[in-house]
Amino acid sequence: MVAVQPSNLDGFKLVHEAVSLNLPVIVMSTNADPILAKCAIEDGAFLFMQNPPSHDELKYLWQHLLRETTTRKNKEKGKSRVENSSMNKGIGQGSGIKPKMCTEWTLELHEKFMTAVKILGEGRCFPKDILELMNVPGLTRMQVASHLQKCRHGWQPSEGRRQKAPKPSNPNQKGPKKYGIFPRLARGTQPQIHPQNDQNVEIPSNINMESSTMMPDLLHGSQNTGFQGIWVDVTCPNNNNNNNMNNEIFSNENVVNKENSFDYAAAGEDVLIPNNFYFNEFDWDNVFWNSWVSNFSKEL
DNA sequence: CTGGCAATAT
DNA sequence: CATATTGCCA
Repeated sequence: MVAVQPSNLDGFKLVHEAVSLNLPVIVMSTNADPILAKCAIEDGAFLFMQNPPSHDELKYLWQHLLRETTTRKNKEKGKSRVENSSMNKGIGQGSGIKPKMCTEWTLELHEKFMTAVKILGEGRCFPKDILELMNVPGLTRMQVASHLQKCRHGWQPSEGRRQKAPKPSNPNQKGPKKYGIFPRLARGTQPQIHPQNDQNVEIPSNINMESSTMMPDLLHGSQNTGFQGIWVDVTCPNNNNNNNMNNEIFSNENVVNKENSFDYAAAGEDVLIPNNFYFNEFDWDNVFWNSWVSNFSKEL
């Protein structure tokens, strides 16, 4: 139930929110303005009523809600799965049919997901952070977590990743977990440097600070990822075609392999080097850094 | 409050 | 079937 002030239409923001969450919304206002009522209904509200409602109105309201819920459920059942193009907006009209709140993990969406996961790195790709990096309006943490869980089933454990915990000999004891723990690092760990390639980590001094025209989407899309790192635009003079430079950016997990590496460290592409990443076996001599390098942070 | 996972629900 | 939710634990 949302009380809307005619003088201040902020209440409608809440209405939108609630409607998009597939909630039956009742809009109330002190004056029974028909125009306001029309707006409310058109916005997907279930009912508009004057505030305060009478005792009887309140008393029987549940009947309408029950009816509404049941009809909705029936409609959903009868309908073949509503396909959500990319996100479900939940804009039911009229009778209040809303598509089922079910995200379709399109290739596109999954790509975003994977990009975020790769950036965060194995072992520190928390649903909340993934969600922020993905920057998909309407997507929830739970959905990301669910998808993450699903994906992890398919992710082959690298060598030594999962320990096979033996079942507790005594069922009454807690014992170790049945399953291994997905590698995770504590939040806020300091940027780490590749132990073997310390000297290689320095950013070359011949950096052209001109601004790039190819700001990555991740930077475009979200201004408050809280992500700290360096964006660079990399070109490799010895490499005209767009294949990678035989160099990989790795996370600082001790498990370092191709699967965990970034594959878009290609010529001319923007690359994010988070502070907690390091280069491994990067051939700096053959890399020419141009465009810009910019530290950025939450405030940017 | 958040995350991981299995089990279960939708 | 693909996702979402729940329950339990950390």
